[in-house]
Amino acid sequence: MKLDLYAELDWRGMVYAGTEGVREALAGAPVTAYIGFDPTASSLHVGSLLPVMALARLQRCGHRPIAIVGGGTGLIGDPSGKAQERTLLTLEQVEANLQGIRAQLARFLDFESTAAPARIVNNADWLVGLDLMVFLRDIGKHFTVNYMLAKESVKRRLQQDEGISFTEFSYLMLQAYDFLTLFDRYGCTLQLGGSDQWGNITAGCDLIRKLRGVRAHGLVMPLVTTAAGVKFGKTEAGAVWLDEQRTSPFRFYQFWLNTDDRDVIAYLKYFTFLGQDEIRGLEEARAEAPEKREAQRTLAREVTRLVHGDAHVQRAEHASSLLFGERIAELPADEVLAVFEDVPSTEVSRADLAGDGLGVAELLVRAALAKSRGEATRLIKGGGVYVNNRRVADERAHLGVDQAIEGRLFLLRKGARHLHLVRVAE
RNA sequence: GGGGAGGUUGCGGAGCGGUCAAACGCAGCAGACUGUAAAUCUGCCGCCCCAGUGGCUUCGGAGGUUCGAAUCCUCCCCUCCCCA
Repeated sequence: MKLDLYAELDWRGMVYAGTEGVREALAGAPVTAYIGFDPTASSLHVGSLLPVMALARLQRCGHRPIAIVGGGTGLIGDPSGKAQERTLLTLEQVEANLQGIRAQLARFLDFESTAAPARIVNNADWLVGLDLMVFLRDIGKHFTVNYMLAKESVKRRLQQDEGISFTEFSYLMLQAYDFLTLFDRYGCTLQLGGSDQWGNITAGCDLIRKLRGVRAHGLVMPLVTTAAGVKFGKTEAGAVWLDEQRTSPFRFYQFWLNTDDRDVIAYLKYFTFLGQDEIRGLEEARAEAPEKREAQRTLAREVTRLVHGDAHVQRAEHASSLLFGERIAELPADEVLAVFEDVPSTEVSRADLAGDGLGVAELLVRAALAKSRGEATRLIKGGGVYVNNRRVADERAHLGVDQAIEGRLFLLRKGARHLHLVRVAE
């Protein structure tokens, strides 16, 4: 049986606004819908996870999802939500990034399904060869400058000193043209996006109505917020990526585990496929025993599984359970290595550890846990450094081979959750 | 082409001849309290070391004036706004 997509998105809090009649449109025959993804990096980050999940849910409800990677528009830059003019990408960069994103989307979308296969398209296919005269005549004619100036994204930029370039100003028309093209090629009648995309999306709906006489729809999702007021998906190390080369599965898992109590239920709805009953159960668990953080654990497990798979979940959970115990020094080195496989590591030579040994401060710098020796020293003085889970009391402490786990390994930790493995090379 | 504003340590933003490694806010890091949460409080937040009323390199770039320059002068580079 087919699930009602609108209802599904609605109870999950994923509907911020929609054009009139979207709900009815989704209740009828399967529709083809699309979302655009930013090609500025070769990996998606958790900030893109909400739209990704929207496409996945869409497909599960029997509709046809299209992910459009903005190879063409990526050359331009969307002014929405951006205070400053963006740097432009080259065609080659965009192409490389596109390949990475394509692979990640494949974890969420079924491209093989015969009933409702997902699709990935690159709008560079139709935008790059676009003839300016033809575009201005056929498309530009349907936009008044007044209409474009009235768009929020443009208005904001006009009020600022730097202004907005004609290039970015044109973005709206291009995105509308994308929608029109997808309508023509695949019968796509719905566009989803973040709430900042509203103006661009409705422009596309208007264009399709004018040129094809068909009513297309738009549905936008809320901005993911954090209760603490920090930008979602950012940590001290920068963005949290889906690519395990950029953000290890262990850190990825930890990112979700550290979710604020006030956000965790909303995130479970956004980012997992758990149903209403399960989530309600977790909500009660959180209310009764917040210190157990069962909701956070579930969230971390589910999202990590979706992105990295079961094996990584188990490793991350095991590593997390060992994170704070002093027993770690008693474990076999091989086990520690296996558990913390994802953690960044550095090698030191036996010679470094000979004699007086290697200074902990020096090691912190080599492991990039501190930027300078001065900073490392301050950290140790402040009690923020641990070797094999024991706090280092003396900022001049040195390590010798005899203190390494089985003579092969140190686990260096800064604060609660910055881990680094130090391997002793033969 | 003309006129104006401006480039300061991640960001914002003070400073306008010594007391400036440079106020303040934000962000960040660590500690305490906790539940790997929040809030709060404390410390740190250019680099080096033998850690000190220590050394070194910074305020778009290059020169210069001066005992002394982020602060004054000259030239150059860059950004933004307005007019043409």
